[in-house]
Amino acid sequence: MSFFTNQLKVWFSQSHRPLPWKGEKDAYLIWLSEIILQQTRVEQGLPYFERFRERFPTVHDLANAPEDTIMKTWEGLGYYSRARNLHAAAKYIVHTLKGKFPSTYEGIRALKGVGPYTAAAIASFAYELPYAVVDGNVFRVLSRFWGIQTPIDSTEGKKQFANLADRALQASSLAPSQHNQAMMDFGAIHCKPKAPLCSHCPLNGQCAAFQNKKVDQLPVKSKKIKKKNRYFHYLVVNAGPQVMLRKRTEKDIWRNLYEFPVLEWPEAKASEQEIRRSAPWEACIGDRPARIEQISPPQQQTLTHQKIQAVFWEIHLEDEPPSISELAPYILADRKNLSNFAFPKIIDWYLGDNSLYLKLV
DNA sequence: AAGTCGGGGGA
DNA sequence: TCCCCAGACTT
Repeated sequence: MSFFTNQLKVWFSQSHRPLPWKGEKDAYLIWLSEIILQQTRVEQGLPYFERFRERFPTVHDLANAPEDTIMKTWEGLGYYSRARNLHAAAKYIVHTLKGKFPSTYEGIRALKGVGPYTAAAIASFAYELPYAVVDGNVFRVLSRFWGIQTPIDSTEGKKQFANLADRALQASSLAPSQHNQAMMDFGAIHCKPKAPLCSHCPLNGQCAAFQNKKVDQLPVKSKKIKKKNRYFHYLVVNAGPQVMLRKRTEKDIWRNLYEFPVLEWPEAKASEQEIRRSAPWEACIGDRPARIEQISPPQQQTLTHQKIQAVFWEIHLEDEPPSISELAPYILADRKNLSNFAFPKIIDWYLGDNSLYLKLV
């Protein structure tokens, strides 16, 4: 264990990557960065971190903001439950904890959206508490160096790697924050998933995977994911300067984001008749005279567990639109205000590609 | 224990 | 295409 920690320390002293939250001691900002970086590459999350820090400098700013504003700031980053949980936790900190960020592992772990990894990261970075982080990088480094083939996504594996990570932290002469940073930086920069830099690795002398030529086989993951196909037919209902929208409130993808009235259909192909007879058409248009035109081709978006194909139908009402009250849960939004709504990527693609922001009827 | 939740980047 | 990314929550 001491060979591992000592070599890691040497490597870290000359190779760590500079990031804006390194050395940060404001627990709020550390928490913010860790939530943003869950399952997200540093390069992808960085601009979001800067944006959030600017718009919400303190936990009070975040707690007091409308959720739609937070969702809009999060737009495009994915895994939107992180944003919802971030808001809920901010309100909890302000209203229940009187604005004081929790300073124990258990207290931090109790925040919505904070699991074992994030709690350990905040506890060590903000308070130098001795909790070892175990993220994707750490799984990889540990499984390779010790040649552990237990699947990292199994209950047994999580326990085993957590124990190993704790022992490494105990053995390290670095402070908890520095040791944790070193483990993750080493995994990200040197012990990479593909094409790791084994030939000049300071750990290769005792790395089980390297000695046995099994670097490319570790770590082991057991679960496989199946993707479902889904077909969305979006009704882009234009009523003068306004367009119809809805908020996705159901328990499904993109919860609390906005989209056009949608018909989910068994296939990407649908006739104009089928669109005109659909439930969203009935709710948004009814018997009113309307022109309809399909935008081609269908747009694709791949999520973790499903592949979405979206067809956009542009619809123009000849007369007055339905009143707001009979339209609920749909809403009418001015086109010039569309930039205030948070949309899934596929809707954003349509808005950008078709310049709906700029179209003036 | 298994399923669900985004989006982007690299090979 | 497939895999992975400073994972967590729900069922």
